Amino acid sequence: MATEQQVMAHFEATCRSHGLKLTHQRLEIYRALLQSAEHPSAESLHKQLETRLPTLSPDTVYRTLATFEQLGLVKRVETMSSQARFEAVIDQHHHFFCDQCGRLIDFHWHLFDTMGLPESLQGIGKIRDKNVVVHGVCEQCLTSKKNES
Amino acid sequence: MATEQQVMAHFEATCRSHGLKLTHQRLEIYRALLQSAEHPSAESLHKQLETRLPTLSPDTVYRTLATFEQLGLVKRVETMSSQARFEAVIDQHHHFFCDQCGRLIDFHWHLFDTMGLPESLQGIGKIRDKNVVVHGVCEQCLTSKKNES
DNA sequence: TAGTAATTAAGAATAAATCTTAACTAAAAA
DNA sequence: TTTTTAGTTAAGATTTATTCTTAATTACTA
Ligand SMILES: [Mn+2]
Ligand SMILES: [Mn+2]
Ligand SMILES: [Zn+2]
Ligand SMILES: [Zn+2]
Repeated sequence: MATEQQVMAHFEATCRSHGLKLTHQRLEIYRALLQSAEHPSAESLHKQLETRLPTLSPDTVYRTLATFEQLGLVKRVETMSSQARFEAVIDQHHHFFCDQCGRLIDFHWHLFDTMGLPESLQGIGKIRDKNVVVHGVCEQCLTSKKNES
Repeated sequence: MATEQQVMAHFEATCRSHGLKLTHQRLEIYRALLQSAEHPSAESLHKQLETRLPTLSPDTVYRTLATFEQLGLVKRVETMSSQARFEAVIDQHHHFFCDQCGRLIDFHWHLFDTMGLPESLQGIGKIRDKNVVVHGVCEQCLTSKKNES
């Protein structure tokens, strides 16, 4: 398990090796994403960082996330919500998506990760990775629903 | 395996039981989605149907798809593309997504479907369904790349 | 067939994301 | 350190996907 210092060092190395400058904005955006478990949208990241970087523009957040995505530092999580949501790439994991509140929760599934793919995928193309998305209603939504009665 | 007539009968019954009128537009949109394997966007569905229904508005396509989604007749496929993509709900299956051209290809995986979920999901909430998304480059994109050299 | 409530088309409005441009800044060069 | 310069930024305009508003039309009911 990598320490935050190691992850930040890898981040810096990746930026430098691609000729990207280590701007304050890039560092803060990446750090915020690293420390968040919420898979934030560009907008919510911007809102969060606004206090520390009062001049930060939404455009910079969008652009920076797209750059990080290309470098493989950040992943865009696929949801059917209109806003894209992001996470720092750390390890192989999967997502539980709450259809009620939109909360995204990570989970691990080693058995799945090490399992082979089905025959039905033969000849379909070159496979990069496989992920599970579980849909449902999260514990918090279930609890708050109960309390309404 | 249901015939198209049976599927259309179920569609009509579902609409009626929810007090929805069987408009020409609804029938055509549903039929087009049933017959397509491409997981079309609202826009491409509209383009396709425009010849048969020259006055069909994009809004009607969007609205109708949203209605069908609520009835469980149609599913929104989660991709990270900006446009939402849809499919008629027929059977349990999974998706291969080509990161190059955006093509979505269905595949079946019975072993996965019948497999239990990992412990790591315990207490996370109420689970509705689980799906696999495989990313990669489709056969056609691989072939056309080869031919470029 | 007439009545009526639901549905539609058209175009305006909104929301998310991207583009343009001029000013700025970090890192390399001197 | 200072200069240079390529890369980055903010601000606001623009684009793209989707949703809303409203008046007209349509499908079902009796
Ligand atoms: Mn995650
Ligand atoms: Mn499908
Ligand atoms: Zn929830
Ligand atoms: Zn492809």
